[in-house]
Amino acid sequence: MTIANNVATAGFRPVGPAEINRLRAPVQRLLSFEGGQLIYRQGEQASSIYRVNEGAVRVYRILPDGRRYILAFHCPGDWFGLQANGRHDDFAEAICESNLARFPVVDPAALPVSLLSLAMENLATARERQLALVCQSAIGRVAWFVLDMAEHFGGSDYELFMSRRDVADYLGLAVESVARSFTKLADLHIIQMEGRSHRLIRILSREKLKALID
Amino acid sequence: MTIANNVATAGFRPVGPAEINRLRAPVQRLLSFEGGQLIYRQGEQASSIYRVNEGAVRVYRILPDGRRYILAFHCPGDWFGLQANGRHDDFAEAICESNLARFPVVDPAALPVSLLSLAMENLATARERQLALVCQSAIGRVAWFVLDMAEHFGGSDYELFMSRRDVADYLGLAVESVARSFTKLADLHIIQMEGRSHRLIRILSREKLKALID
DNA sequence: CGTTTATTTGATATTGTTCAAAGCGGGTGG
DNA sequence: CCACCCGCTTTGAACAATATCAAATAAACG
Repeated sequence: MTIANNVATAGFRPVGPAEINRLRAPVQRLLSFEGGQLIYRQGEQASSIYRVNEGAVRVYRILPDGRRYILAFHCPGDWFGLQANGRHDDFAEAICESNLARFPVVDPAALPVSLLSLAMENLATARERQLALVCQSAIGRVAWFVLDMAEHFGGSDYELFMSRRDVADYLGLAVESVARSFTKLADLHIIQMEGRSHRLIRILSREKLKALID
Repeated sequence: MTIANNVATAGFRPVGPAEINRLRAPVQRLLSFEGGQLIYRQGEQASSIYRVNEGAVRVYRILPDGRRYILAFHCPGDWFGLQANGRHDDFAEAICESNLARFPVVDPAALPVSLLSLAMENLATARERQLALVCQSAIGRVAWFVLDMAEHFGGSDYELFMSRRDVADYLGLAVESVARSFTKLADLHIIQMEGRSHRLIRILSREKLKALID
């Protein structure tokens, strides 16, 4: 049994019959956003967490010099918006038309997820990313990104919902370096690119991709 | 009230009088380590969390190509070792002679810290670091590091307990680049370096340091 | 006093950024 | 239906930054 499971079961108090109705009550609120629309902004009160039902979301910060840094992309099924200090320290924005469910966290026991396992998953992915970004060359980062997105979509054949600029701001590279790396991967017959803005990706060799991510 | 506090109070079940004794029982175990000694290794069962009482700890991974990447340094008061999946995916090692307290997590309610706030703190620091590392030049990273350590020690005048190589593996730079950046900071009269291996750091201008971190 | 280890410095090669401009598609309006 | 425009991506060339390799310096230790 994992630590997260322990807490999820042992940490929450037993539910009395009187509470059942409250727990069944619709605590979540369904929301729709257009592409580019802001979901929350830095400094706002953070009293809810969100689950992506449809679409995609980017979470980012704006650095003092104006550069944007993308902390995470979120696809259907993902949760985001959990904040330690009661205030968001980042922005969240719909990338394309998206449907979300918002859950207030005033009563964590009523949430359909364990906040602890959520925080720990986030931590684990943040660390994976650190490794990928800090220790890798440009082409290594892009290779990591292509594989990471493949895991997200569960296939070797998918459409990127974000622009090259988004990818660049996510990987800490210049747009041109991202484009060059994609082109190189294609030249090496490791991936194929097609369609609108070359956003249809087909992985030809997972092994070669992994080999690039020492 | 922050989200973390909500959960810490609302998430854990009320403590009956019968449980008081068990909660007071010495669940922690005191441990001593010499400098360089391994605390746990990747793949080991992760059934405890640790608090640093004295000394310092580095948590790291070994990449397939043999490089080492340091995920975090921990000083007295810090907690580490919390793992999502029940197995450590990293190594922990005492940097110098260190005393730790180990707490089994089988019963999270008996721990003196909330696992959730722990996980969320870790997440927040991991993100800060991502920003610092991905978006910064070499000297910016070192400036960030110098400030970060100052916060840890609560002063402008402290001794680094780790080698330049440790710093390099932490910041994702070559040792030489780290040394050059330190030298540059000293040449610019932003810091002073003294003593054994130039590990005594005195910050002369916090403002100039911050200015280097865009 | 030699030996070892950590840090620093120098010269060179590699890598990524920057600036500029060229393709490429998709829409739009005539 | 076609010409044009616009956003995004890609390519090229010059430049800047960092890694790498090699060696010098310095401090610590027996």
